Amino acid sequence: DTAMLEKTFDPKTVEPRLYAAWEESGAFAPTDNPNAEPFSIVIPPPNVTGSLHIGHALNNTLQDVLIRFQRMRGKAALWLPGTDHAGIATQMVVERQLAEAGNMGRREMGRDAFVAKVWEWKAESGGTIVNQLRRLGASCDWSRERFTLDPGLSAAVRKVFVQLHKEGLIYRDKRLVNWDPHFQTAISDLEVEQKEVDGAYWHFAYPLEDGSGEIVVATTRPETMLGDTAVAVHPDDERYKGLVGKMVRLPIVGRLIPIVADEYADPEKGSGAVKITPAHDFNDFQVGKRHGLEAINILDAYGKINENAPEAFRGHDRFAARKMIIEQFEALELLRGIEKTRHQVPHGDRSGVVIEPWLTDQWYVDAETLAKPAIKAVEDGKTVFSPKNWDKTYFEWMRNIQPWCISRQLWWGHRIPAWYGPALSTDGDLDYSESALQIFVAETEDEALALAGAHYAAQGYDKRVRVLGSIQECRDGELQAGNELGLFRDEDVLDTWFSSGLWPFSTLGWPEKTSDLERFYPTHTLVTGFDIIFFWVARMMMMGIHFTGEVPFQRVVINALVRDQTGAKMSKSKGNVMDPLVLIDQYGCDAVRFTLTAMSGQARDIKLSEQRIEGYRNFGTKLWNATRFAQMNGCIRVEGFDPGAVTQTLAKWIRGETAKTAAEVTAALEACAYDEVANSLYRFIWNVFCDWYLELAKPILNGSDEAAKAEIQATTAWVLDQCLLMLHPVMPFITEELWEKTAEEGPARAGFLMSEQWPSYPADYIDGSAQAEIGWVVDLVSEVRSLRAEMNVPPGARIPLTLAGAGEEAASRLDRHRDLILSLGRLQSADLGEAPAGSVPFVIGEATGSLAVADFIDLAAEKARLTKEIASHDADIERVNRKLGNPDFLAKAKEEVIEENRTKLADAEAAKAKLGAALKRLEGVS
RNA sequence: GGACGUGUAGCUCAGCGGGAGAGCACCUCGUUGACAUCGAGGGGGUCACAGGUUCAAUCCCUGUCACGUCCACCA
Repeated sequence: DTAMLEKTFDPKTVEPRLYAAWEESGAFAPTDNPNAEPFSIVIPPPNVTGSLHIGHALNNTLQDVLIRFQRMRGKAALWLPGTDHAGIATQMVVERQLAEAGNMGRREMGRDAFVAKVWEWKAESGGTIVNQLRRLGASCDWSRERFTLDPGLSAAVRKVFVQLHKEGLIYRDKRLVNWDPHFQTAISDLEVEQKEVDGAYWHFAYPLEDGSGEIVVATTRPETMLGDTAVAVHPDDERYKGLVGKMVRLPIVGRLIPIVADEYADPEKGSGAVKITPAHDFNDFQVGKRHGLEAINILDAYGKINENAPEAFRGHDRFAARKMIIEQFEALELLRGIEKTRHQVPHGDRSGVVIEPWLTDQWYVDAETLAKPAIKAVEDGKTVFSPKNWDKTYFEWMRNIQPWCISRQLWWGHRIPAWYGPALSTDGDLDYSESALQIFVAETEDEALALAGAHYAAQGYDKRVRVLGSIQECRDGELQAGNELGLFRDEDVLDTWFSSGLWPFSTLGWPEKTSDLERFYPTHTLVTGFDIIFFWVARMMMMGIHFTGEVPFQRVVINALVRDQTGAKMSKSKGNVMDPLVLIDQYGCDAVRFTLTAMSGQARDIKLSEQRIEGYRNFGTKLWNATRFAQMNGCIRVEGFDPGAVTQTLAKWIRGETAKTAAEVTAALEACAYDEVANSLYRFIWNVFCDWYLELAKPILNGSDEAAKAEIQATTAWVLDQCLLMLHPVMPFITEELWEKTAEEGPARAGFLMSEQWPSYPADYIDGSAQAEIGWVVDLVSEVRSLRAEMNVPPGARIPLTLAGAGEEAASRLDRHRDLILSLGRLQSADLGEAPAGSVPFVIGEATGSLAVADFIDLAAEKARLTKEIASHDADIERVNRKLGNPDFLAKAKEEVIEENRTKLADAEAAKAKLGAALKRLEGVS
C-alpha cells in the first residue's frame, strides 16, 4: 500500500534532494557507450565573482533543456561547466575587500602577495555561482569543471600567445589606446561605453606668431590644448589659404605650432580650424602621423597632468586642469565663446570613469587576419546563427575589425609570456632604454632564457643571461659591469577574453590530444547572449579555427535579454532586478525554468512578470494533481503495456494526441524553438490531457465495465509517463519526483527519469477515426455547455438533448458515448429526434442539436442569439460567394483552396438554414 | 550616419499568403473527493499608417511614422 501524494508539490525539500542524488549518481556525465553520438556544449563561463542573475538563469535553463533532451535521446551529452577569472572584475572585488577591511592596498602589498590574496578569495567565495547553477537544476558535468586560470588552460594560453607571436599575428606596438585612469590599464574598444553627457564646445583663439591675427579652434576637452602640436585647416578652405604654413603661439604653453592643411578638418564644423593633439585623440594621432607632428603626452596613468605641461598644471586632475585652462583663456581674453551641447563621451564599462586616449606600448592581436577564415566559416554555413539574422551583427563587426589590444596593466590574469633584454651597443654596454629593448616570447622562462642566450651569443656576447624581477633590477647592480645580463618579464596580463576565446578547446584538454578533445570538439551548440557576440563568440571563432582547423561550434543560439515587466533593462541602480534565487524559493525552480523557456521567443527581449511565473507554478500543480487523480483511480503502469494495441476510441485518441505532442516538442527542441516547446507541453498536459481526456475517462473509471476500465487505467498511466518524459527537460524536479512516486506501484523503474529514453512513437499511433470521433464528442459537449451558460440554465438542472438530421456515424457516436455526453453536458437524456417545442438549437456537423430548456428560455435573448449567429454565417456566405464568383479566383487559385471554400459555403448555408428555421419557429411561438 | 529588430485583444506575446490566436487581466456562473495554485462559459482587435504585387495581403515589396538595441562619429 502506497502513500497518497500530498496535495501540492513541495519544491523546497525535493529540489536539493534530487539534485544531490543526480549528481552523486554520475548521471550528468556523458555516457561511456562508445556508440553514442557525442553532443557537447560548453557553458559561457560566468565570472568567478558573479552571482546568478536572471540572465544567467535564462541562458543556463536553455542550455539545460537542450542537454537533458539530447541526453535522453541517447547522445553522449556533455555540458562542460566552468568559470572565468574575470581580470578587472575580480581584482576590483578583492581590492575593495582589502580596503573595507582596512588592509594595505595592492601596491603596498606587492604583486605576489596580492595575487595570493585573490586565490584565497577565490577558494572561499569563488564557488558561489557554481552552486547557484546547481539550484537552477543545471545538469553540468561537474567532474570536468574548468577555470580559466587552471594550469591546463594557462598552458593553452601561453602556447597560443607564443604561436601567434611567431606567426606575426601578435605584436607589440606604440599607439593610442583606450586608457582607464581608474584602473590604470588599457582596455579594448569593446570595453568602452559611449555615454551621452552634458558638455560644451569652448572656442579658443590662438594668436598667429607674426601678430597678424588669430585662428579660432573649438574643443570639448580644453585641457588637451596643453598637448597641441598643430592647428589643421582644410586644404580647400579659402578662409585659411594664406595661413597654412604659418605658426601660432599656443597660449599658456607658449609653444610655436604650425598651421597645417589636412582633409580631416571639416570646413562646415565650427570655425573650420581644428586643434591637433596627437597624443590624446585618435583622429589627431593620424593627422600627426601624416604631418610628422610630435605627440606630446600630457597625462599620467591616473589622468593627471604630467611634467610635459607647464608647472602650474602638473599633478592636477584632467578635469581640474580643464577648469584652469578655461579660466586662463578667459583671463587672457582668448575665450571666443562657449556652446553648450550634449555629446557622447567614452566611459570604462567597469570603472565608469571617462576614458582617455593615451599613448603607450601594448600587445595587439592582428584580428583582421584571424577574422578572415572566421568570416568564411559563417558564410559557408559551417557555423550557423539562430536566429539567423545575428550573423549580420557578426559579419558587420568582423569585416571592420580593428587590432585587438590584449595587454592589461593588471595583476590578476595570465601574465604575458614575454621577456625583455637590453640591446648590446657596439662597445659592449647594455642598453635598457625602452626603445632599445629586445623581446623574447616563450612559453616558459627557460625557453626565454635559451632564446635570449642564443640571441646575445650570436652578437658575440658570452656572459650568463638570467631573469630578474624588474627592469630596475636589470639596470641596477653589477650587471652593467659586464658579468651577466638580466632579462625581465612583461608585467602585464592578458585581456580576460583572450583565454575565454580558447574556451571550447582549452577546456577539453588542448593542446594535449585528449580523448575528450577528440570526442567532443567541435562542440555542437553554443547558447549565449547577443551582448557577447563580439567579445566572445567572434574570438572563439577566430581562435578555434586558427588552432584546431575546425569551427568551435556548429550552431550559435542567441538568447534574448531579460527585462522587467515594463521593458526596462534590469539593473541594481534601478532597483528592478529580479533575483532568480528568490523566485526559485518562492515558486520553485521548475516554474522559473518553465517561464523562462516559454518566454524565450526568438527575436525579442523577455519581459518577465511574476504573474507569469505563478501561472506556470500552477501548471506544475496541475500535473501533480492529475497524477494524484490517476493514483486514486488505480491508474497503475502495466508491465509490457502496448499503447498500439488499445481498443477503445478514447484510448486511441489520447495515444494519438500524445504522439502528436511528442513530434511537436521534439521538432521544437531540435530547432531550439523554446517557446513552442513550452506551449506544446502546456496545451497538451492541461487542455488536452487534464481538461478533456481525464474528464472523458471518469465515467469509464467509475463504471462497471472492468475490461474497459483496465485499459483506460493502463493507458492513463502510460500517458502520464509520457508527460513526465517530455516535460522533464524543462521541469526536471517535479517530473523526477513524480517518476519516483509513481515507481512505488507497478513494474520497477530502471532508474532516474533524467536517464530515460526520449519518447518517439510509430506513425500509426495517430488514428484518424478516433481523432474525429472524440473531436465530435468534444464539440458536442462544448456546444451544450456554451448554450447552457448563455441560457442561464442552473448548473444542477438536467435537461434533455435531441439530435435531428444526424447521419449514421453521428448516431452511432451518440450511442457509443451517451454516458459521457450525459455526464459532461449535465443532460437528462441525449437521443435522436426532432426538436421539441421550447428548445434552443445548435449545429453539430450535419445534425441539429436541441436543448429543451423551455423553463429557462428567454425569448428575446434567444432570438437575439439566433439572429447574431445567422448574421455571422451570412457574413461567411457573402465573403465566400464573392470569391467563388470571381473567375480569376476559380482560374488561378489552388484546387484544394477552391474546394475548401465550396465546403465552407455549403456548411455555412446549411447552418444558416437550420438556425433560420428555428428562428422562424420561435417567431411563430411569440 | 550605418545596421538589426519591433509595432496584432487592456497587458505579455504567438501566427506570417486563402476562415484573427494563446496566457494573464476582466465579466458571469460553479465548493458533496485530482486540482479554488480549480472548473464551465463570455466580452474584447479596420493585425501602426499609406501605396504596390497578387485571383486573394495581418503575412510579400516600397515608403512613412513610432519604439528598441548595437556599431561608428561629432574638433
